[in-house]
Amino acid sequence: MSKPKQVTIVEVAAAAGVSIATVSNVLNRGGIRSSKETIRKVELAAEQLGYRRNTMAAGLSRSKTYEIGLILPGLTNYYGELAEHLQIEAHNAGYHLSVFSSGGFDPDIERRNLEVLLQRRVDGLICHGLAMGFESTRSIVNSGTPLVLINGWNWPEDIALGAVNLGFAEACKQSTKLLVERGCKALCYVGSKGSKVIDEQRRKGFNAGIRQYASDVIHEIVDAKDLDMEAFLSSLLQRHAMPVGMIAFDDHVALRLLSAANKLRIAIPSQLQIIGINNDYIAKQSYPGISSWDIPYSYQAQSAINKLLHKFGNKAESGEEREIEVPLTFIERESTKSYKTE
Amino acid sequence: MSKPKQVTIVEVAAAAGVSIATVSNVLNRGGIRSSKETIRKVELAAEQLGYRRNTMAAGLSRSKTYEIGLILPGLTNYYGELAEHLQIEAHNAGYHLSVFSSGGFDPDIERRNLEVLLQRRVDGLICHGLAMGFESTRSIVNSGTPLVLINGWNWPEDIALGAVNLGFAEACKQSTKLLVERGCKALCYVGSKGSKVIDEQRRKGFNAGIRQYASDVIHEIVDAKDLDMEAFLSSLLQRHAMPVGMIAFDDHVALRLLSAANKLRIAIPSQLQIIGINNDYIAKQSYPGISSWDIPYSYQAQSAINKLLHKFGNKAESGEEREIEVPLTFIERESTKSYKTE
DNA sequence: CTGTTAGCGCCTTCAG
DNA sequence: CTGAAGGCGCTAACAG
Repeated sequence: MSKPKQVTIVEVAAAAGVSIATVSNVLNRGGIRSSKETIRKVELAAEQLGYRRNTMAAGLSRSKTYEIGLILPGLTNYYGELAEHLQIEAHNAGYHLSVFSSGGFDPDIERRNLEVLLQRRVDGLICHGLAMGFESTRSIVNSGTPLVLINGWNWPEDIALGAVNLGFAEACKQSTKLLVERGCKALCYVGSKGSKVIDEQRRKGFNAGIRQYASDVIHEIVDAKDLDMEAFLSSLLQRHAMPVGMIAFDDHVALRLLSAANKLRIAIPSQLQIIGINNDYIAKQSYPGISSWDIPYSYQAQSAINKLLHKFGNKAESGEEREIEVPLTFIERESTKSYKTE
Repeated sequence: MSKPKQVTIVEVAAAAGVSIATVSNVLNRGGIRSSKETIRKVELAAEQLGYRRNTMAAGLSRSKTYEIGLILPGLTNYYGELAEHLQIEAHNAGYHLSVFSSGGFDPDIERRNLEVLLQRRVDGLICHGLAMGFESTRSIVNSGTPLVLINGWNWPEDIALGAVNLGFAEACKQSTKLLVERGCKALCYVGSKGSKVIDEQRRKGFNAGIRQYASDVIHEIVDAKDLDMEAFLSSLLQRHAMPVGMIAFDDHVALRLLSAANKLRIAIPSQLQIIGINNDYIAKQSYPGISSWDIPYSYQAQSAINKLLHKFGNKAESGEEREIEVPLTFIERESTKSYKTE
């Protein structure tokens, strides 16, 4: 119950009556070039002594850690889900994923996290839409550690290997189209400026959609932060012809809108229609259900990990495009579609 | 942009014109016992060469990693939040937190994760209500790595240093009392058997509450999994006198109940009252708001980390009780209280 | 104050 | 097929 010495290959070697080289070979290379008999002896000894390979020593020795660093703005909701998938993919590829949260989009914490990861000599990095600037990032990562971005648009090639981006812009664009088709007379995007780039993409898509599908429709853009949903909604419905279509930054914002609407007895979807993003648990379980864009987590995670593996030279697979655009899929629910029953 | 050699203290030493020992001393011990001048020279050289300490080498050398392993059933919602707080606390104490998800309560993945962490020679472990049995855990952790549990009740002393547990039982017990006081004529706990121990604690508290505060009140226990909320609710309200009080496993389950109730036009709280647990974003933002029990994340995280630090002999602080019970605080909202306005 | 010298535990040629 | 030996980068006595 104390933590003195763990057993090492030296002891295993002694117990098995072979050299440490042989032990190393048997235990970490499937015993290629070792007799059946030797293998058995070594494995037995290792088992009995409770040998456990020391990752640090191994890593130091071969200067390869089989560790991938991940930096996210947080660990809840979307981020947590993504982290889980990345972890699974990393594991399947024989890598360990070290997860870090920067507590929001704080450049300082980000830098600190990066530093720690690099000190650990991770083989690669996956970061979510870094808040740090190009220069700042470059000066830190130029050490040669491959970096793949998640939701990072237009990063210079000398900094990042590439990026795997969710098609937020396209989703928002299609959302405007859809809302117009559903008869909306006015459109509104409720964003979240605090989320930097990913909010930017949504705005971009929203604006593009307006231009292409609803140039004559009244529209506006507001920020969810500190927004009094009830006051906002009632004012909105007074000012515009109904139904009004809203695109929310994510399902959380959508829920706030929905709740305010319910409270004000605003009819959904006849007076107000809402589309969220993420297809969270919330979207499915709220009443009425919120139409939302589903995220292909596994695919996104795989793409990111594969980009890294490709660079490592392990798996084949082509690394083709630098920026991979991952499309979201629309899940329609009652917030935009008349109830089936009733 | 390749990943050949990183600069080492040897090179820094050469550049600064001192020995590697001095470099090591300056760079990793605040330069105690080194002249101002030497310190400056070394720091300068290190800076210019872009030196970055190799964690593995350092860890290997002093057989201390300053790394703490964390194993959770997942990374979303409560778990993600907890992970973030633990990470912050760990960092403040100078430790790195390695987060792992076992994808639910899967004993096999858990074991694998534990194994990886031990191979990394983490200084300590924090695990959430392990799904593995005592024996299984003991055989893996007996290596001497201190283990602290989160929501782990009655674990043998020779396996775990202690535990930091949320007061789910008490919360559920108090919930029954409260619902009775609010006039509920029947009570129901909607649990989630898949969540093992934490569901168990809730049941225990619910039953205790029934015995003590509502022995004469009709009550039942059901499982949220695969439950048709609408059918269940309407049947429930037909069978029992209203209002019926419900205690949900967590706010997610509470939201499902609430949505079903809204759909069936069941009046809240006059016909149905709901209490959730976790005080998620959902509870605050749904309509009507869901009364819920708030979790003191920071406190919980601090307690867990402190237990470990205490064992490490770093910080003073007393390690007094083995099992710390962290009380939840009730946040009342409209799901149990008549609306203020209207 | 600063330099020398052993390791830490494992991997990896290179001989036998 | 197996053993011997030299690192990997850093730390920690122990001398100067």
